Amino acid sequence: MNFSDLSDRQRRILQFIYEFTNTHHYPPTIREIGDNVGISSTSVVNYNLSKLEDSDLITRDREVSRGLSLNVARLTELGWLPELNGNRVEGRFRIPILGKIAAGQPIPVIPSEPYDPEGWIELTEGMLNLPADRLFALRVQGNSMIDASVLDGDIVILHAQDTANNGEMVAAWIEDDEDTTLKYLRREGNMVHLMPANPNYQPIVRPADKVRINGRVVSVIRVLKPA
Amino acid sequence: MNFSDLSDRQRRILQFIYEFTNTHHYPPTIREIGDNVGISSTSVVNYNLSKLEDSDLITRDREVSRGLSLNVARLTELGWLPELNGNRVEGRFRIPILGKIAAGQPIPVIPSEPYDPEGWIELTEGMLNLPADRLFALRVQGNSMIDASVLDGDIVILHAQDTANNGEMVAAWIEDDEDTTLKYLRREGNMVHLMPANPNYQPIVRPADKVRINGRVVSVIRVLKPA
DNA sequence: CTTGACACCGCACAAATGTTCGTGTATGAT
DNA sequence: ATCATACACGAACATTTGTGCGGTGTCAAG
Repeated sequence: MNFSDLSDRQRRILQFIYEFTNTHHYPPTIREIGDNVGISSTSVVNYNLSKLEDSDLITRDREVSRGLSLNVARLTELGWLPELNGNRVEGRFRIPILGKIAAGQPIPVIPSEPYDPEGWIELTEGMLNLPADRLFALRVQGNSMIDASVLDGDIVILHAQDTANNGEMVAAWIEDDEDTTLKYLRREGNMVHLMPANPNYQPIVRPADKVRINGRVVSVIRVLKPA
Repeated sequence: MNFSDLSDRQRRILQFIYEFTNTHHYPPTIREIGDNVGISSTSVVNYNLSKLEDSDLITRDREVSRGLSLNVARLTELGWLPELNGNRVEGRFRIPILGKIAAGQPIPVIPSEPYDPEGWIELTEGMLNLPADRLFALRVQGNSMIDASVLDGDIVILHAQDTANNGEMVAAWIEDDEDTTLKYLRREGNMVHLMPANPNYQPIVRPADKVRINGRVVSVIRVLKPA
């Protein structure tokens, strides 16, 4: 069984159930599915739902209104859920770790390996109150970010944006240095001051047009393994 | 508004919606609620649901079968969800933030306010592969841990234990200094070396019997608010 | 005592919703 | 050509399910 075995309609149905459930916190009816997937007949929706149930992708409770749910475990196992939307599952969501951030390296925009098993970090909605669809993560390599109190191996969660307010921590590409770094942003006139989190280090001051913001740092996560 | 304002029935209804939804992946009907909470009349269930909606504890979609959902954010905020089910919800668990860690302060063992609205952090099982029952969290106050690359406001997740291996980061009480600190542990003979994460700072060296380990640091989490 | 708010009960009704059946259209195998 | 199978359509049907209304009992305020 593979997703390619599913008809286009069945994929759309899965997609819709997922989105609807996330929005309403209860599953859709057969008619709601039909209306949104473009199926006029309830029996056709029913037919396709039965197929999906046969493939064990959804669970149905008979004679119960809205009595269906996605089989999240199965879907995840088949690597499909991430395609759906922001990678959200029941109060959790997964953020792709797009690459590494290290001295002298730009941030890659496109993930080289979109479904790298190690390429995700899963957070709860409550931790960051932000929509997941513009979040991405980077793994810090080396100790070049230690002035931002970010260590080798840390994971930095960023919100993709190309501007930021004073006082926010950003990932910025510094043209002259050919370097991406994490710093607090401060604009003064036409200059940009990039301030380290740790006051024992020196700020970087550059003309605004020599600094490109990649995203705002919304979280730093360090997981320590037992020795 | 407080939970004590709710009637016993309303509390049971909340509880039932929660359990039912977790089990079935869709919300219960008015009649299912009535049957399980011991209310014979659908209108009485409806009446109480409206009350709960007024208190903003649930959301209802009118004329929609099973059109209700718990307002998890609100419930969490009021500290109620933990009572429901051992702090564990569908791959997530909550860790109590027992107190603050700052220069000169010991770590409090017992939370003063068990359901402090700000007193929890919710993680996913995947993030730390550890049982939740011996984990606790501390909020860092001040910049006294900056040598461990831990900043003011960071949350430190600890595994409660009174010994640790070389190379592990621990929270330790240093008797002479009357201070709790975060450092990497290294034993050499009868001496304990507490090494900062940032090599620009100095290690602390003490006799082993003057250092008490509170727990092993398993994670550091920093959440940055937009400016 | 009366009144009104509150919580509750049953029941009937209408709307929402799943199920079933008859039918049609391709496509591929026999 | 014939048959089987997968997929689709629409309409009628039966259940599920939310809503509304009349009514009951309690209790405190007027």
